[in-house]
Amino acid sequence: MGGRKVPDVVVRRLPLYLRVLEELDVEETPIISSHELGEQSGVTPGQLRKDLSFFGVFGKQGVGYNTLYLREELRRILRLNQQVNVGLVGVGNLGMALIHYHKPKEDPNGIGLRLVAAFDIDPQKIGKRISDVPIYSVEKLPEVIRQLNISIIILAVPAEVTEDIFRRCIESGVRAFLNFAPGKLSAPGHVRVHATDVTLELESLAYYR
Amino acid sequence: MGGRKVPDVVVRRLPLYLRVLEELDVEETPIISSHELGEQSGVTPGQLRKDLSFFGVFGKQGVGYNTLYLREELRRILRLNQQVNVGLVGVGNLGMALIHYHKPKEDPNGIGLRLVAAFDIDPQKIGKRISDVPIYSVEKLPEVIRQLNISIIILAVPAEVTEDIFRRCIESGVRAFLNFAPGKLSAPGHVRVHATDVTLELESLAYYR
DNA sequence: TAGATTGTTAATCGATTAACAATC
DNA sequence: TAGATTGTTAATCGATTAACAATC
Repeated sequence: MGGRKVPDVVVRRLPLYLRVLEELDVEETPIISSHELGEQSGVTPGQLRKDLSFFGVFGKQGVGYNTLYLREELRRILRLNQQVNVGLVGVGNLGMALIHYHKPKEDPNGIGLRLVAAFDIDPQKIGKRISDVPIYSVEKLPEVIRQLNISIIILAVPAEVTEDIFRRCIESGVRAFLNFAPGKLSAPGHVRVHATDVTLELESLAYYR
Repeated sequence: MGGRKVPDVVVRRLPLYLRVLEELDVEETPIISSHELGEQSGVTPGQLRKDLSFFGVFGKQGVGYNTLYLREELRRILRLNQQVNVGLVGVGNLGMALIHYHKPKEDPNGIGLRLVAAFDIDPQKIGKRISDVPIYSVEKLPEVIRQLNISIIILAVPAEVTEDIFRRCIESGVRAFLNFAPGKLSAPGHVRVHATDVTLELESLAYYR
């Protein structure tokens, strides 16, 4: 377990399972079957079990999965059982939306994703705080990334400057990015980029409309 | 051609090819090979040719693809060779970002995606225009969808109301959606939903960081 | 014990890649 | 014609689904 490489499609489904488990009332549903958890996550029971099997054994035959236990195990697998510091570059409309969208985690232990810093070039914005998130100068990227131990960067800057900022973040040791600018970022092998490209989404939708 | 059903992965790559072709200078590159177009799109030459073969024959053996012709054919296949009217529900920060992001298409013929209407419940916003896009009351959704012939709706509203607005749009005949709210929308078979779920993206990134 | 449900293996399905005949 | 590159078929790869022995 943990040894073989896990397919990316599998990793991407784990947060889905975790979300369903987190929405569940543990008092009400202390145990859940692959049938029910699969149903609520939109996958087949078999696929759910197969996915989990990449990481170990979490259920009891004839019984099901302990809701609380599986939840914690998924957090551990996703490395969300610790504080994961996220930085946001670009405090335009999109950046603002992301800051407001981010609920500083209702979790009591302060565990999981945490937006700890935003970056912009606008002197009007630098030094301010929005929803408790401090805004730094983009110049301070390397410094702040290290000081605050930021491991994920969200890129919400204009397309023209994305590549440059991307490069600078990599140099500061960041290996995980969520990019909202159109176009592919060329990344070294150990760097992971998840992207959201609105134009591509809309254009493929046009086919189906 | 056109008969068999085309895999979704293929449809989703077409806008990528189209983008590369649109960025190309036709004077400079009147003809392009599958090798070069594939390279620039991030796919193998074989995959590019396979993808295109679902829709017909577009190249010349021993030569390559006519840049201008393939561009137009891809637009036709994606149904972007006509004005495609898009509506946006929710003019918060995200909605604003999307409005500003949308360049009303530098295309001379006014062809392709066009954001023609936004909707909100805030009386302060209703009746105004942002970047030329008029803001209507959400109450007017059915009416405006029909009048402006809107075929794609972007959902940028809070999670709690997304399902409801989604339903109302479907009732008004919309069959293609881009959803930014977290959570799965349950849609009838003929309705297509592409989704961007920031939390899921970040949580799966945590695994790779 | 009988019933239920997991974990896992084998079968199926679908997508990608390799290879090459067709042909410009 | 010789060289190049397409369109397409066959081989491979990977992911999903079906099925069932293990076992709670």
